[in-house]
Amino acid sequence: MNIGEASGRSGLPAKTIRYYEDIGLIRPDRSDNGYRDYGADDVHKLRFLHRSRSLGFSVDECRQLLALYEDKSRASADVKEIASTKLTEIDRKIRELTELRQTLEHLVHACHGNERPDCPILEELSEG
Amino acid sequence: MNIGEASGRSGLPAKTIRYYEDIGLIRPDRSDNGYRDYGADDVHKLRFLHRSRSLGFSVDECRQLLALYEDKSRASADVKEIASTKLTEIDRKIRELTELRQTLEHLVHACHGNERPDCPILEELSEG
DNA sequence: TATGGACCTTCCAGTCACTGGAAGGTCAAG
DNA sequence: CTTGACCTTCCAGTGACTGGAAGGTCCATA
Repeated sequence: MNIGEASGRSGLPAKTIRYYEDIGLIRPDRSDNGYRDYGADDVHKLRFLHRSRSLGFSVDECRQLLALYEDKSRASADVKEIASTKLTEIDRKIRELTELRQTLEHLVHACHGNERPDCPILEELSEG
Repeated sequence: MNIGEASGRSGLPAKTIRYYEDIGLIRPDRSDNGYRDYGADDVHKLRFLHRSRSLGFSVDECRQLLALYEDKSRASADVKEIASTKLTEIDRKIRELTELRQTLEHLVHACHGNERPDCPILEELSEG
């Protein structure tokens, strides 16, 4: 199938699929006319990539996961380690965002939000 | 003062300070030898930028906040609106990350993490 | 006075993961 | 035979820096 259909079936934009080829994540066949020609297994990989990217894995982590996915003798522990590391990162991000949220909410509540120029948000930003 | 001291006092790397000048956020004087020359007010602005960036505002939002900060006749409502919008965005990010965390934690718990190749994480990634 | 090292300058390139757009080739329908 | 949808490659831009090369300046010490 052409890239348009592969895009439709995988949920990834055609541009992104070409980019994934550029960086060596997939290698589709070519038809006689030069068009990329995707098989069911390619679409499978693209869906795998789509899903793992949307779960917050970097492209490089996706590359590792894909390699493990294709390695029939992999140990599940290898996969679990990547996922666990990512989980820790996500936890840290959530913590950071939550702190940030509290600070910002405090500031927003402290500000009258009226026509007068005195603004605790700016004061805090300039001193904090 | 030279950029090194401005960096030390503001907490921003010298490289970043030069970059902020490139994109027009600050305009320090120049000494006779061509070195950038920062005054107390410059450092003040740099600290303002540092703080607002670390609170999750984009550089462009920082530009707006800085303009409001310097406009003595601003309305605090203008500032509050920017901050409130940012708060909403942060809430959305936290929600998304939390969902992602749940999915990933589920997967990590489902995986035995042993020497055998069967791995629920990969299965989910390939089908989900 | 020389020299070493810390500091400063500019400019170019790279990061990450795409995304947009131009210029042009291919294919199927009307 | 033309139209329009699709495909190709290549180049450039995004955001917010960061790294590094090549070279100028300043100050303390030998």
